[in-house]
Amino acid sequence: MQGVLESRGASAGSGLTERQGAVLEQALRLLVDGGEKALTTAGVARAANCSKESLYKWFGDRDGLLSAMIGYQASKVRTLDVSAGALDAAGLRRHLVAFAKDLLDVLAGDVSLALNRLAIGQASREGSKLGHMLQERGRRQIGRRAGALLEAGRKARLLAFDDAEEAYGALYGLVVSDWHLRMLLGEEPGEMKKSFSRRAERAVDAFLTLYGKKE
Amino acid sequence: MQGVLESRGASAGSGLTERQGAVLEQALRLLVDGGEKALTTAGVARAANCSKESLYKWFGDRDGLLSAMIGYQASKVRTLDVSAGALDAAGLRRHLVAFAKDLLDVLAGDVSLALNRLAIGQASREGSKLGHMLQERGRRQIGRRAGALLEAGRKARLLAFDDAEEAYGALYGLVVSDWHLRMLLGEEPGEMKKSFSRRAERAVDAFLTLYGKKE
DNA sequence: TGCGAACCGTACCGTACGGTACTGATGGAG
DNA sequence: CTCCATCAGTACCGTACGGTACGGTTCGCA
Repeated sequence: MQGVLESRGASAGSGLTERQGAVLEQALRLLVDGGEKALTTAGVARAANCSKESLYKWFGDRDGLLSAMIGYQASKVRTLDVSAGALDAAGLRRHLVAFAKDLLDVLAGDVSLALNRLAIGQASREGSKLGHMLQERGRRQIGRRAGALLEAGRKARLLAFDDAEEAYGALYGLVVSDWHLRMLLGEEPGEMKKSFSRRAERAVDAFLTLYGKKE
Repeated sequence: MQGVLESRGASAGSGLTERQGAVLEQALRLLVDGGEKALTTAGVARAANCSKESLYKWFGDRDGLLSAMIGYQASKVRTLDVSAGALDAAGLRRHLVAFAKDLLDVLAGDVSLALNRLAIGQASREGSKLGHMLQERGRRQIGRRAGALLEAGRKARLLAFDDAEEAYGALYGLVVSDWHLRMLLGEEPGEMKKSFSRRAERAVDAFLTLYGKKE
């Protein structure tokens, strides 16, 4: 059905053709630049040089387009796994700091902020799966990387915790605090980004004070 | 101008009459129930039994209405100050736990979530002061209470920290972690609320491990 | 009793959006 | 060459919203 060569490339098995991916790229661009209000079907069609009819054929609905945008963006972000080699204390700290810095960078990204704003705006009315999708594809993903890292630290007798979820929650809170919310509310991230490194190190130090094994 | 008896009552000196406050109450109700999409001028007028013309006369604009809603809600929430009496370790912990629990309760409240969603949704386009207002009236307010509490703890030689802002950030992160974002994204707070007490105590214990003075 | 201000209810207007239908062009398959 | 599917571009429709204008009513005040 519908042609033999679909030339699906960057879609990561999402069932999307290259063309559709390019359209989603333009839609994300529009969303980042102008917010949800700028994300109209006519606008997407114009920006992507496609017809509205094709949009509805491919994504069925405006909500379908939004879901596809989240899925597409999530498929592009791949969480690199921690090298499972033997860890010493300095190596664990280095890995934790790298994780914290990556976390802050991801949360401060244009696309991440725009998609989170979109999902939060849609979260009021019932039946909107956007929030759930973002939660599942975003937090769970990065949570897995953190979980693996923490587990490796425990295996190496460098960390001590009973509930991995609680330890991860503490790490997340120490790293992020209320910065994510402030950026979502529109605070300019320009000045903040420069302090991410120092912030990540401080947070990891505090985390290790809480959960690091005292020799 | 406009009548001698304005009968301003619950407006806390915001220059609002009782009638206007009641209208804002209904507007908040609409926002909580149906999200921003349900917050139409006609809907507010119908719910509050007033005319659209009056709405525009009082608030000038739809954005003016939104700003007035935030200001009105902020004027209702008064942060009770900590009793400045002498603190012992147990008292400090009790105060911190109470603060943490209040913080979680406030963040999980219907109106708070709805207003945060509204401000975040408007944060994309430039010139929207809603995010700034919410930040100023919300976080700054509760941050002052926390700051006073931390300062009292330091005065009593129960806490040790150099940067009060950093200590407050750690406390906030340990208490809230990513729960606020999850609730903003639509996760049902029903199941979470029951664990707030335990969560607050755990977070305060961790905070005291980090910043409590070791005798 | 008459005046005037405020206000409710509603009708109205322009616009913009979601979604659909139609036309014409392209390009591959038989 | 012909047929057929896909798609771009555009016109179109119904609806809903922000904002304005108007008639009717209440109520304080002289």
